[in-house]
Amino acid sequence: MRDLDETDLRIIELLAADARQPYSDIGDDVGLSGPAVSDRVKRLQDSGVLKRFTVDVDRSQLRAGVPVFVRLTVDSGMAGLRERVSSASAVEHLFVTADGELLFYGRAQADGVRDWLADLIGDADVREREVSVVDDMEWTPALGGVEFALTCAECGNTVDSEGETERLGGDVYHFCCPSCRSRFVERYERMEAGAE
Amino acid sequence: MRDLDETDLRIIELLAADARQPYSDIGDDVGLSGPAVSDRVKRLQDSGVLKRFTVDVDRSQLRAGVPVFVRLTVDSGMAGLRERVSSASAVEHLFVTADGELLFYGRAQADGVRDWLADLIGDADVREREVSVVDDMEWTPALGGVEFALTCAECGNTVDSEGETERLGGDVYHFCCPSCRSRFVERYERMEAGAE
DNA sequence: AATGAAAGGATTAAGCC
DNA sequence: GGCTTAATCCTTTCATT
Repeated sequence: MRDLDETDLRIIELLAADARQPYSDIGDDVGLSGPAVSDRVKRLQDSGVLKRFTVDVDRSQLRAGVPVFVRLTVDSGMAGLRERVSSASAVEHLFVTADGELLFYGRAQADGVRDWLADLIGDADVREREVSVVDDMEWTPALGGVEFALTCAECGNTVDSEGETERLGGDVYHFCCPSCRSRFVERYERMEAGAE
Repeated sequence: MRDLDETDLRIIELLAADARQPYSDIGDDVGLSGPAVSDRVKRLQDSGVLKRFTVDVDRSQLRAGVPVFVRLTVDSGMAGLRERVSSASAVEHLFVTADGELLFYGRAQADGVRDWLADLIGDADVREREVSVVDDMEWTPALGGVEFALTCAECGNTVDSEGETERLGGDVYHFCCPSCRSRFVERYERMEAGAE
């Protein structure tokens, strides 16, 4: 894997702010030509860092219903439940925790929250459920500044092309060396076993 | 406000899937010319339905740390806390509930979760806190099919240009008639007063 | 990674329904 | 008012260095 450098990160930042701006404008900002930016974007897409070009929609103007945050404690049937919730078009953000909770944000018809939830839960074994009305919501594609870099998940040092990679719980982590990797994996597994 | 029609919704859907595709391709799909699509996109942006063109980044490849979901029950100081959390670059999703909880998803250094949280909380009065490791996360810009329409938040009927609009908790709702509007507002306020 | 030529989109303006 | 077509301008892509 080729290293990501500051220029790549700046390009991502600019695309996050406006994904449809010309590559030549981005080039002006980072001191590259348009084609050079295009090449980098292609590489970023191939490596999976850039997942997709998309659009941020103010759904409150489009879909009926009250915005709610739902928390379910799931004893069994998580896989199917996750799929049902994920494919529900009223659900926009979804999180699965290591200790078996399914959290999601979506919009429910004001007079049908109970039925809506019952449909989603289906035959999954849900021990606890909690629904809150959401006042305010924010998703931030804008990337921060200085903390944003390809760093070792264990020690924070920069990861270069000699680095290692580990997939844990669906995410990819990078490490600068094998010892950082094994230390991190151990700690992660401990955290997962007995979450705070 | 001009009505949104099926074509607008389809355009949004296509842009959500690939925001950088040519307008003429979108036009082929919806049966319009490129310039017509361009016009509609401009209108959608002006009306605020399309908030921005952006990029979905796999941050797991970029930032160190364990993905965590944090839940804070806040007695006072929510406004400042919300701002601090929102501007933290490691925080990507944030929700504020009507009953004074602040929920967010971000990435913490594995060995510094406590300090990271303490910094974010600052002088806010937080009664309870809970941190969970996140196994799986999904954000869905893809819009569903049939449920996706400009509908009355109360009765589900289509809202036309005669419709009314109400802003509640930072979101905009649409109604087909004044009576739906007042019924919805009442129910919303009840939900907010005593959330489930 | 830059350059320059060729191809392909976007935007504008004029005209139609 | 919203659409289309045609012309212009700009962006992207590709071959070359």
